[in-house]
Amino acid sequence: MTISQEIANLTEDSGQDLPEENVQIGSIQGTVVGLRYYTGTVNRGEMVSLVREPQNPYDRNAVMVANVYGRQVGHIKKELAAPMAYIMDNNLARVEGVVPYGETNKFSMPVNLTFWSKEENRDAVHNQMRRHGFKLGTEFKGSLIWYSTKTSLGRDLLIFVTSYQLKNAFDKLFDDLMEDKTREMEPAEAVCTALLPHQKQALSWMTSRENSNDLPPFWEEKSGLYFNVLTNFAVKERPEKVLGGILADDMGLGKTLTTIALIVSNFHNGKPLPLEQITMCCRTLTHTIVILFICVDHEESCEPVSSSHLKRLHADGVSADTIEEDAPQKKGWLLFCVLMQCTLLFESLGLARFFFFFFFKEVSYAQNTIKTVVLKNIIDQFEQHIRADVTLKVYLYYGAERKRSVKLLSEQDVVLTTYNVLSSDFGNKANSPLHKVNWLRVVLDEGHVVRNPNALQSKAVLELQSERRWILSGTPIQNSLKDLYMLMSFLKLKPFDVKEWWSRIIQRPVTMGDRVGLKNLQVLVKGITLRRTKNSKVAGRMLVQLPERRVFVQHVTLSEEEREEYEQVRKEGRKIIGRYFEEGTIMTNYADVLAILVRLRQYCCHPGLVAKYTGADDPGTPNELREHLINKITLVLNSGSDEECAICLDSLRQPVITYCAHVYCRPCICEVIRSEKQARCPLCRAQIKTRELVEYPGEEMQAGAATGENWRSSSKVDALMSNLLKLRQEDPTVKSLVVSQFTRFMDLIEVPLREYGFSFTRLDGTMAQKTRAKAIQDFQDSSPGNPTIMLLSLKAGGVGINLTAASHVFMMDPAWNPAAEDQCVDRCHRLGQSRDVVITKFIVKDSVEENMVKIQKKKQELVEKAFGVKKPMDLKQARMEEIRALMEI
DNA sequence: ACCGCCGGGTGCC
DNA sequence: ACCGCCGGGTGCC
Repeated sequence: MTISQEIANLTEDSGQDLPEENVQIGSIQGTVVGLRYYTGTVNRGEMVSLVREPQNPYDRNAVMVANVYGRQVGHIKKELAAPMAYIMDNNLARVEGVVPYGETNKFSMPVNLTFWSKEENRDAVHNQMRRHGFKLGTEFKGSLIWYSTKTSLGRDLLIFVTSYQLKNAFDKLFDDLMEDKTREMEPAEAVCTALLPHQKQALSWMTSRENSNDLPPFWEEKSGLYFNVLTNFAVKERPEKVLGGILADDMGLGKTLTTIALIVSNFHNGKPLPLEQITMCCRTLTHTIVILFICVDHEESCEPVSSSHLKRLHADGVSADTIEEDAPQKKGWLLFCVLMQCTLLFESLGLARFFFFFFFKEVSYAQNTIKTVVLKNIIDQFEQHIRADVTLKVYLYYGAERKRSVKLLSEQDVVLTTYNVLSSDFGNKANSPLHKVNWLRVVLDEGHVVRNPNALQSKAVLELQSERRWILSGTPIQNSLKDLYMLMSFLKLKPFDVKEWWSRIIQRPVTMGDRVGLKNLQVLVKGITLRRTKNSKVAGRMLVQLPERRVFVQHVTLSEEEREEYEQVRKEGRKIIGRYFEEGTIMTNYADVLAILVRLRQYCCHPGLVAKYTGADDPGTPNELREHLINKITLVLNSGSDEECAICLDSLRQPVITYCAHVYCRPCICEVIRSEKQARCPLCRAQIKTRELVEYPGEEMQAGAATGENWRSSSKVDALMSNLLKLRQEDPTVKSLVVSQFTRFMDLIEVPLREYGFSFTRLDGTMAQKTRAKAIQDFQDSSPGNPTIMLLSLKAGGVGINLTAASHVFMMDPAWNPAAEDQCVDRCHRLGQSRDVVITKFIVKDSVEENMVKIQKKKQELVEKAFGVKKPMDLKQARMEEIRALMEI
């Protein structure tokens, strides 16, 4: 059982609803009567659906016949309807109809009826029919081959092709169908980020899909009728436009950026969204133009956490009995975060035996916090990519205090919310403002998470009124072809938005290995999807082609003197922490623990980094204790250490300190407080209040690491210098980034750099915007005399910083968060980098640093375990993977 | 429906 | 004439 299957089993209906598990148990020709009373028409070879009509006043056995568009065609003749009604009502079989000929008849027409059911129902069905004088035969191969009357008698269509054949067939098709998706489009001026070529292509494609007046995919106009080339259906009415589609680019290709560009670039009539300039231009809105952006967990963690994950964690020694089943997702996350935090603390102290020593009785807080973090990320993206002098009205429809005003929502340019909020509003019938607005555009971020059509959130999504609809997803098919059905349903791509037709035309043929079915699926997906992977090629060139990235770990041995000092600090630290354990106050003394850790890490880098240790003074009054701890944690943060927020597990943003001396991102902890009646600290369960949160004052320049005459080197600095000197000797043009979390360490490194005549520059969080830009510019300039080394603080600057001039990165000290290190490397290993990038990580042997590396790995494993990133594949799964690979989705 | 069925008109050849 | 036959009216469930 894979995790995704477990989830699927939890949520999906079974048995009767899976037609692919049914077999054809017989068929018979019947008659559709009463044609002249209804408007529904059919074509030769077209499928019809049979619907029981128990309320019919003339015959409670009535079986109504409808065409693909749901228009009634007629009824099944009453004699036949009688046994059929019994079979249908008792779920003995599904009956499907195809009209083989006589499509122009005025009064009645034949219909080939095919009965599908489980083998065990075969006799019951046959007997029931026989009792009414009907004999089921096998003369029709059934609706599987509805699509061509010419071949409907042939048997050769039931060919089960091998996956190899499938792939070949697909590749061929793919070439034929490759439409031009390479046209580029410039975004509106309000977008300040330069789009990459493939993003401009996506923008162009999305824009054309929104503005096009063309018929929806697969429709053609033929002599006054609208003809669906995919299905052979024809209708008189022009089919409804499908404005939108699926943007299924791989992770990291910038789906969000492209969508933001689309939002501002394609408003009405292909014109950009009129944005408020600083100079105030009047915004005239002709109709509701709000865009709903629905987002869920971050891309990497798209698998919801199910109760099975909790069980896994349980196996690691954690009691999960307090976790209610109804919200396993949220609680799983939370549990996960807390565990992570504990792991880090204990393991880094070599106290692994205390691993999960304690656990919180109550983990029901902060249920929604993680969502906030994701939403916050998206808002950040808007801020990052939209020019600062234009105002986009973005409303975060989230949290208990969200304003449920249709008017307010209608006035926004963008409304962000989560699937949870949407469905909880939708559940409270008649009071869902999101469902009362006519949106211009609805975008489902990570749209594949909405995949079970029976789930409330799916229904809520489907009920949204919108002109244009988009699905963003790196993996639109998560688990089964059915996932796609939900997406078609959302896009209102007729007739696939109705389960029966989706099943009969696509789902069943494909699962049975029918190649025409597969072809149709391909055409269908291709027509509405833009999908590129990192390996996709544009005009023969890789979409994103990056040079190699190699990581080396260089172990550093401390000198005897350094080792002595280190051991002494470690012993002291263990003593103090050991006492906290005995007292059971480890979490209340969190700040102290952190401070000890930071000191150890600093010793690994350079003894001169370490601030004078004040010792674990006996606390006086509780207030004094708090003050003491707050000072301590401020010290930790001031050192530049990359601490994590225990709620979002990411690097701290706008850090605040609680009275109980725990540090969180302000938005994260505020959300916790908001969502709880009696807010408690996630780490120690002390009561917390918003007004008691203490702002972290921000990085201050620390007085004097000894950079003057007292300067001495350290083993790590020596290791760095020998690397740099060797590099310079080999190739003087090579540029390097020297990265540390401790800004004062950077001060210290400056000394030998100067001494050896290196030209260097520096970038850290304390620098003014202007100075930073200058530093980057100088460094990027390759002309002689410009710096070849940049001292970079791990968290300096936004994601956008471009340091491609560097091809070597020296990570001076490990971070808690591997992602932070990766992001840092990304600043030079990105588009524009021409050389291979070599990353050297210095790790001090037998030290807290080695433990941190272990933790990084463990954390990765835990993440994988919890989110099922690496899951074993069984056969069904493998089949799914195959299809997914074939479809390139 | 160029059918079937119903029910009124009609009634030797 | 309590039938047969004719031909008009009519027609899903």
